[in-house]
Amino acid sequence: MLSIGELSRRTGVKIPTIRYYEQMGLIDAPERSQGNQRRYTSEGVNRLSFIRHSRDLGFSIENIKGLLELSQHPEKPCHDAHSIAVQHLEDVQGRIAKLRRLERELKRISKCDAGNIADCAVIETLADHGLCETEH
Amino acid sequence: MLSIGELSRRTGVKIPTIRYYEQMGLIDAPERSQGNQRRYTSEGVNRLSFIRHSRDLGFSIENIKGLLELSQHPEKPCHDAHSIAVQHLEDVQGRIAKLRRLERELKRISKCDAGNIADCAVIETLADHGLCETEH
DNA sequence: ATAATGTCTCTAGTAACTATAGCTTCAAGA
DNA sequence: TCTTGAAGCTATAGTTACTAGAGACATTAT
Repeated sequence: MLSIGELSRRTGVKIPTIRYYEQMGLIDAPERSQGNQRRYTSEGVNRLSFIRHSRDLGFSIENIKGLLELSQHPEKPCHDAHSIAVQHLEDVQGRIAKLRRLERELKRISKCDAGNIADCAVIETLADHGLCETEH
Repeated sequence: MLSIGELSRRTGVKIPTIRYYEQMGLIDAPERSQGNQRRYTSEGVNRLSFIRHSRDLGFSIENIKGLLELSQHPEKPCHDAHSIAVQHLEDVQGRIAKLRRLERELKRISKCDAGNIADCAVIETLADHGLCETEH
């Protein structure tokens, strides 16, 4: 049986975050010690690792709830799990495209070596959208 | 003199967001009509465009406050504006790198065509971090 | 036994908005 | 001039995914 601190160390999820996940219904309320402290099993470690990993990949808590539910029913078709993943992939690709446009513009404006604000490309570019190289 | 709705249309910033920016001190409280409605000038359009553009580029409201303050003092050296932009550029590049690793993994796991959850790569991958191709 | 560390609950705060309710004002047509 | 419908007002609360703090209690090591 692991304390919450031990669980935190093993999964890399911070203690308040573990309690938060419990509150949100992502993980079951665990057994308690005589002194009312949470005590986890290795099952708890697995489930929390799953959550941690999914969060790292950017899935929302709602998505993770769905994925966890699916993983609980190995007999079901995995169509839903895929549609969550594919949808997320599209979202990620969109974000990458947006960030790369942004990167190009930031690179451009941060090259400025003017002595004062009056002719500083950073301020100028931000003030006048028309100067942008790309749409956003 | 523009109403808040007109300002919203011209800048692409939603009405509640404009009021929020006023509350946050990003824009000055404008004049009011006799009936207490906000009335903006073209100066207001410029300032809000600057903010909109900066937000699109991902600057935080705190950063924008700094940038706005700098833009108000054209005689100052623009070193600070650059350091904000450069720092932001680094952040953006970090996010891109992370998202691309994520994209690779999502592509991989969403290719799965298993019939049921038991051998579905999405669930399997999420459950076992060790299966990942990349670190995250 | 005692000290140090860990854990408990509860509340409130974070960023950057968004939504709702219930009211008032404005502009245009009859 | 009256009316009606769109637009605007304030204030409050909700969103996401946590994070921080206070003050009390539990566990562990010496």
